[in-house]
Amino acid sequence: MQTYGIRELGQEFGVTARTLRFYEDKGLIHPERQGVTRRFSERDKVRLMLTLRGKRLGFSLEEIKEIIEMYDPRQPGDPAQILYLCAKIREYREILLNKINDINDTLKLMDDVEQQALETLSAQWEIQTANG
Amino acid sequence: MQTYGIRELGQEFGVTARTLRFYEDKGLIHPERQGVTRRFSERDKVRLMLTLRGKRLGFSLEEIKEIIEMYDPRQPGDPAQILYLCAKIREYREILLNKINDINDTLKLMDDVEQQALETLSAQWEIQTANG
DNA sequence: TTCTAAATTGACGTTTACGTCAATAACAAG
DNA sequence: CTTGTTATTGACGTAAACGTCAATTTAGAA
Repeated sequence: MQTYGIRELGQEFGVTARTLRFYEDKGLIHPERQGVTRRFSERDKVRLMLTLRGKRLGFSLEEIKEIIEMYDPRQPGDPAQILYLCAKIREYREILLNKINDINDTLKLMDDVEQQALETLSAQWEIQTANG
Repeated sequence: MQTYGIRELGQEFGVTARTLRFYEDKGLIHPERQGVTRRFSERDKVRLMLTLRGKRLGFSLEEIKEIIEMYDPRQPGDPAQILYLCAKIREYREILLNKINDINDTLKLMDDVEQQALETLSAQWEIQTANG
């Protein structure tokens, strides 16, 4: 089974070894040990990817841990647990949909600003060419 | 012209007075002064709204300042400035579109997990009703 | 005018998310 | 066997984004 060294994995994702140790400490990844040395599996790779994605979306590491553990298919079949999971999913889904709305509003504003800027620019162009 | 006190504005947006002073310090809002006391205008209200939106999207206050100042219509008509503005807009637009992709991927994963969870749940339901 | 509620400026504290040493161990190559 | 690379833990440092407390002012209401 393919495993990765700490630098190796770090470089692939653009993070330092320190960061990976920190993430392990926070329970985001669970590398195995060869003696004292960490060995990162494919599973850690996925969890790291999910972690970085979560960061890009502005979630804290604690939130990210909660999210990642939702994906983890070692949940007890306990119906109460499953219902709790579904509630969590609904919760985060709403947050994510709100983020999409925020993004769309931001994009729209930027479009307007760009439009305005380009009009200003083309107006100045006309002045230039008329005077030139 | 309508203005707001620091607590007043804070309560409306769910932030403390300290936060508003901090945001002023960082140049995100520019309240006027009545003597030594801050008076927040409609413009500050908008900038605060944009700031909090930026935070929800995971931007730093510094990035948010840059974004807000793009919206600000007191840019010099200087063509070079305008082109720089447009470049910035393209830059942030790409970041925002990437965020949307990240969100959609996350949503899809959550949908899958929820689906799986509900199937597990309904399977257990059948066992229950069969044995009951 | 007196009292109270709200505002001000420091200044230090805190949490999150790592960075940056230092000292040490394991291991491979020359 | 020395040298160099990569790993480890531990501990302290840091930047961002505020919280919190103290000591004062100030603004309104009675």
